[in-house]
Amino acid sequence: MSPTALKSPPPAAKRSFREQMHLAREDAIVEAVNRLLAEKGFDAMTVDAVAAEVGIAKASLYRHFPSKEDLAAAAMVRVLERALAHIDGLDPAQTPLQRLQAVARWTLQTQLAGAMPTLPSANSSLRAALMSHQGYLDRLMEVSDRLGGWIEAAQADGSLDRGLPSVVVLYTLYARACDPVLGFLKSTGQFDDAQIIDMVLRTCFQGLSTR
Amino acid sequence: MSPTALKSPPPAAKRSFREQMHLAREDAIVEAVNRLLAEKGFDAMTVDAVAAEVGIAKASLYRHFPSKEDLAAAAMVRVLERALAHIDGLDPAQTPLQRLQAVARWTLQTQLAGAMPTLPSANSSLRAALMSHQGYLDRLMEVSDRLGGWIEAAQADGSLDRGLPSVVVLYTLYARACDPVLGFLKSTGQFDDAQIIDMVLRTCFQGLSTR
DNA sequence: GTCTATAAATAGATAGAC
DNA sequence: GTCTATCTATTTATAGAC
Repeated sequence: MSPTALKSPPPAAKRSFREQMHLAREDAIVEAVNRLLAEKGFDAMTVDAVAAEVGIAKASLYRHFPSKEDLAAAAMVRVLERALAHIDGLDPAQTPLQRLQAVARWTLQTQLAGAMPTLPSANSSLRAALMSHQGYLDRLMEVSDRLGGWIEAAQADGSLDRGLPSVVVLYTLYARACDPVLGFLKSTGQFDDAQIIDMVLRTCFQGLSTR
Repeated sequence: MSPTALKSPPPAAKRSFREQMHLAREDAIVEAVNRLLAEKGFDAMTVDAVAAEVGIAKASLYRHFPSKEDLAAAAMVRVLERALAHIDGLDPAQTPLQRLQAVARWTLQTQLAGAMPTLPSANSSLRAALMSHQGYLDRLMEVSDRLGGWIEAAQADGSLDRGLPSVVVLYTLYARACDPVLGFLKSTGQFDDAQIIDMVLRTCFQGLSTR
C-alpha cells in the first residue's frame, strides 16, 4: 500500500461504520440535551451534566458541538423535525382545525413526556445563536408555513376565530408548547396526563368562558 | 450626655428618619430586582447587576437580603401586593367574570410594562426558598382565595366554563401572567400594547375557535 | 476522537476596614 | 451600613497526552 493510499478515504464499509458511530453518538448527545433542556431549562443546564448523561468527557462533547448554544440549537432542530414528522403523518381527511388541534395535542404530550426543550426568550446569546443557525431557521419556517396554512384555511372555513391575525394564533400555539400550566397541574397530583392535556387543549381552543 | 445615653435609642424623629432611609433603600432594591427579573429571569439575573442598578456595593445588598433567592421572593411579594391592591380596587358592581378579566388584563399590562417578575418553575433552590417564605405564601394564598372565589361564582352564574376544575382556571390565569406570547407579538412590531393585550385576553377567555 | 487536567471567566457570598 | 477586596465554587471552554 502506497503512502498516498493511507491518506485516501478508507473503504466505503469502514467509513460508513465510523460515520454511523459518529452519528449515533451525536444522536445520544442531542437526546441528552433535549431531556435536560426540558427538565432544567437552558440556563440551569450545564455542559458537564450533558457530558455526564451521555457518559463521555466534556472535551469530547466539544468535538461534536462548538458551544452550549449549538447544543441547544441541535435540540431545537430535533424537536422541530419531530414536529414536522408528526405534521406529515396527520390524516389528510381531517379538517384544518382538527389538524391544528392534533399538533397542539402532540406538543402537550411531548412536554409532559419531558421531551420538549424550552428556551428562555430572554437569553440574548442563545437568541443570537439561534437566529444565525440556518438549520434551525429553516425548520422553524417550515413548521410555521404548514401551521400558517392550516390556520388561514381554518379561518376561511369559519372554524377558527377570524378576528385574530393568523400570526397571533401561530404564536399562541407555540406558547402553549411550553405552557407552565401543565407542570402546575401535574404537581397537584389531582389529574393524570390525559386529563391535563384535554383540559389545557379545551382552554386553548374553547377559552375559559362558557360557550 | 451620659455614656449610656449614647447607647440608648436615638430620638424618635431621628430613628424614624433612618428607618425611612432604610425602607427607601430596600424599596429601590426590590424595584431593581423586579425589573431585572422581568427582563432577564432569575437565572440570568446576577446579584452584581442588582447592586449596579441600585448603585450600591454588592456587600451592602447582602445586608438587606441574605441571598439571591430572598431577593426574588421580595420581588414576588411586591407584585403580589400590587395584585391585591388592584383586586381590592375593583368595582364591586362588576360581575365575577368581569373582575377576573380585569385582573388578567392587569397582569398582561404589568408584563408588557416590564414589571412582572417571572420565576422558572424548574429551579429547585428557588422553589424551596419560596415554599419556606411565609410572606410569599401568605400573599399567594390571599390572591388565590380571592380569585378562587370569583372563579366559582362565575362558574355558578354560568359565565365561566363549568367543565373546568376551578384550579385549572386559576393556574391558567397565573400562567397567562408570564405568557411569552406577549413578547413574541411585541417583537413583530405589528401591534401596539393595547392590541396585544386585547388579543391575548380574547384568546384566553374566548379561545381560538370561532364562537 | 476520547481522555485528564486546567485555563479563564463569572457567579454567589463574605471579610474586614471605615 | 457602606465600601473595597477577596474567597469559594461553578461554568464554559481548551490544551495536550494517548
